Amino acid sequence: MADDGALSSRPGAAKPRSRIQRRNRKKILEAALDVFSQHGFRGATLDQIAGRAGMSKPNMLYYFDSKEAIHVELLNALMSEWLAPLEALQDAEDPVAALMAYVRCKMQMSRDMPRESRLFAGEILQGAPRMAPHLKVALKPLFDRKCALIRGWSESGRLAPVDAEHLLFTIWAVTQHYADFEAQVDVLMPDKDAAWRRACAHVEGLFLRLLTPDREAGEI
Amino acid sequence: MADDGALSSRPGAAKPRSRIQRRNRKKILEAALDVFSQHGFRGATLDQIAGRAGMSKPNMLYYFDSKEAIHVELLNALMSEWLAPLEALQDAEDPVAALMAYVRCKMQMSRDMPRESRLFAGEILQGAPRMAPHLKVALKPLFDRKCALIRGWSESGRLAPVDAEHLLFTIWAVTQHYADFEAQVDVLMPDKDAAWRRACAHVEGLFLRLLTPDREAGEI
DNA sequence: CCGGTTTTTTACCATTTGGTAAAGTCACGA
DNA sequence: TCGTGACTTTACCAAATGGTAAAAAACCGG
Repeated sequence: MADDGALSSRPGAAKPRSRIQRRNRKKILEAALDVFSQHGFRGATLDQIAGRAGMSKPNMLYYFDSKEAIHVELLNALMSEWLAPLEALQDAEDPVAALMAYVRCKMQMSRDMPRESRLFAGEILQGAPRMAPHLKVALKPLFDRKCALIRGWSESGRLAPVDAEHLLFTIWAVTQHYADFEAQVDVLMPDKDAAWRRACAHVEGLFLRLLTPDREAGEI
Repeated sequence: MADDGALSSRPGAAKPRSRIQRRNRKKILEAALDVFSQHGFRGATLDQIAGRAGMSKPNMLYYFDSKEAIHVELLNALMSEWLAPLEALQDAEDPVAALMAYVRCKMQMSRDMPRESRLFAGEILQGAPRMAPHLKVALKPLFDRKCALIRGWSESGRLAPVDAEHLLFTIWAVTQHYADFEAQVDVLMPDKDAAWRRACAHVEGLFLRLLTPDREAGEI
């Protein structure tokens, strides 16, 4: 029902076909990511997006039914990409190393995909009006599964005792902060490169300290 | 120049006078906080705000010159309140306790003033277009002062060695996450009360572990 | 090179939205 | 009680914005 953007003729056709379709849809989504992530849904205008995509507004609406359709498509496409690292978290010899890899990955994403992070943050900030269902069906089960995994690690003693759910919240909060609050970080630490290096070191130390189980006296 | 909202007649008059002025301005700001925090600056409409404030749009514009004036007033009023706990951070016998008190205060604010947190977050998310100057002149000096204080604590050994700047970022990120991403937290942990209790415990443990200096072998 | 299909442009439109003008209405001190 | 200034309402408006209709242009297999 809400799968293909425009040209909603036959319900069987899943993905756009022609080369030019794919190219233009991609250009539009790229431009929309820029604009939506900076101004939010209502703050963005179709003219802005179309302009940045290098085409006219009606032409853009030939590829997507509406402003909302573009937004939804962006959000959905983003979700899988965004959750992939969490999906990849699985049982391992060294849970601390596994979680640290996840943290590092999230830090890298915060640096490489700040627009995606901000788009997501903006949507959640406003109460996730266009994403609450998606969160419930896509994120929640994954979240529960990974929390169970982490809980198991903690109980087996290979991971420090930690609240699994809130550990994930903390990882998200700390890592995405550098994308979402970039404007603030830039004001407070004007030397971006140095700030970033120190951020990585700090986050590394923070979670290492939090996750590494205490050695009982006499161990080693 | 940009001090009194409307009625900008004499430049000497600092604050509104009549009782009805104060009452109506407060009603407007309260309504605007609701609407701006939920929809962002551009997403909010004057009619929405006026409606929630129980008055007509033109009447509201009798008290504030423009939509932006309301937003700016809100943000400025918010800033001092928001930074007060950081301002209060000062040298103490036990730096860990001082910082833990700050963390607890921020957690409480996240619960009691989520709209303020989201208003602020939305502004920063969009690149702080209406607040960058304010950040530079009000937040930056305070931030630098408190970082120096924390650095001193670390160097004296009464606080674990920690990157002062990024410690503050981490505190902000973790605590405000519960206000700014409330919609997400609610989906993932539907039992709000239990989630909040565990959040407090988790944050407490997290920062206690991060801030408490290691005891050298043989100490105590 | 032709005919149909896809893509793009031009010209619009209805609604929303921030904001104003000016005519009331109210409150309160003389 | 009456006048004056503070407050409110009614009636607007120009610009912006999401979206549409239909003609024109570009594309492409045969």
